[in-house]
Amino acid sequence: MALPKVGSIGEYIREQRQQAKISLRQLAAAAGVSNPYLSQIERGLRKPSAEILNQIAKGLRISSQALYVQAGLIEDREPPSDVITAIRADDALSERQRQVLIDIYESFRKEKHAEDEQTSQNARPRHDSGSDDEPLPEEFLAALEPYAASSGNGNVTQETKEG
Amino acid sequence: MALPKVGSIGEYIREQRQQAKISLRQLAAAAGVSNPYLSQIERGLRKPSAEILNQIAKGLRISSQALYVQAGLIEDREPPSDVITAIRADDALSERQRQVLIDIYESFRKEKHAEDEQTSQNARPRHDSGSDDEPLPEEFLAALEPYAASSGNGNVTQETKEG
DNA sequence: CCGTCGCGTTTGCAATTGCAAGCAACGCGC
DNA sequence: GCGCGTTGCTTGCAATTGCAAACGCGACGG
Repeated sequence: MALPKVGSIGEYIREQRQQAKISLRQLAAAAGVSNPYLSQIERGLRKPSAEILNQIAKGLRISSQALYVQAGLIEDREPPSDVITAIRADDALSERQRQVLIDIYESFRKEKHAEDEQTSQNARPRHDSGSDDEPLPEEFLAALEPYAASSGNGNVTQETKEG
Repeated sequence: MALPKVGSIGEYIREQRQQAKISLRQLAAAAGVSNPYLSQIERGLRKPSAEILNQIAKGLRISSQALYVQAGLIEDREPPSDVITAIRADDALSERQRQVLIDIYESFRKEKHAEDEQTSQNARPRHDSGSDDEPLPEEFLAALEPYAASSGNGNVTQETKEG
């Protein structure tokens, strides 16, 4: 029992922290926890309590729910997908862009729903790319072309090395 | 520190348990925790960890989120004002899909920013339903319905769904 | 009346969380 | 080379979680 299976949560936190480009101590301070403890949490040596988890989420400026999901603590099918709401509320987007994003999002959901019924939860936060602000690959833009005009169904999956 | 304000969470659990007409021990067994501990939790003498909280939620057959909200661990009105945050929080997407969506979103923002750099109206409309007339097809509106309603209401809807 | 069952509660105790203090390693200026 | 600040990690230690065992209470049956 000394080794909790909360590895993924720690990895996720570290990932988010590094993505935010803040040091361990900075996040620890922002979250109101001690630096060593955060270190241990990130490496899966400690199983943070709900309170700590919440603080970290706040410090990371990410959704608490995302963290709980990662921790496997919220698993119910209650879809927290306010993605659409967020998209609609974002006035940094044009109408067209909004529709496209929503359309893509919908298609993704269908895709995933249809595709995977077995891989319920793949803990693979292996950030192979995106750690930094990498410029958007053109493949994505290319994939967007069909969407920019019509809101059909269509597949945006860029060719990746997925099996 | 010694006296957490978790009174509400305990009360809430007890409420739900009694509403479900099950004994403390039954819920304890269903949740996989000990009876005395559950007793202490219900009376606010103990501050259950996220795991325990989750187990109890499962045992009660209620939403884990409702419990976290009661525990003050999730802000009920967690504003998904950020599209990226919402995407990250969406469990219905795969990691890859998330990354793609985020990238697309980023590209959109850059696009728009480049296009009308001067007409940058940085307003923060609270997404007031009504004024915003979006010519979205009904299919989108239909898809939006369940989400459009979920907007900051500090009320914990205790779903009285029969088991 | 007495034993038994279930209810929620209280009492010690092992295991764990979470932290203050201190450590080695890296980079920077002199 | 030597200080200085930063990064992350390791080490003891107090406080807390979470539990097994045991308690008082009320109800049912012999």
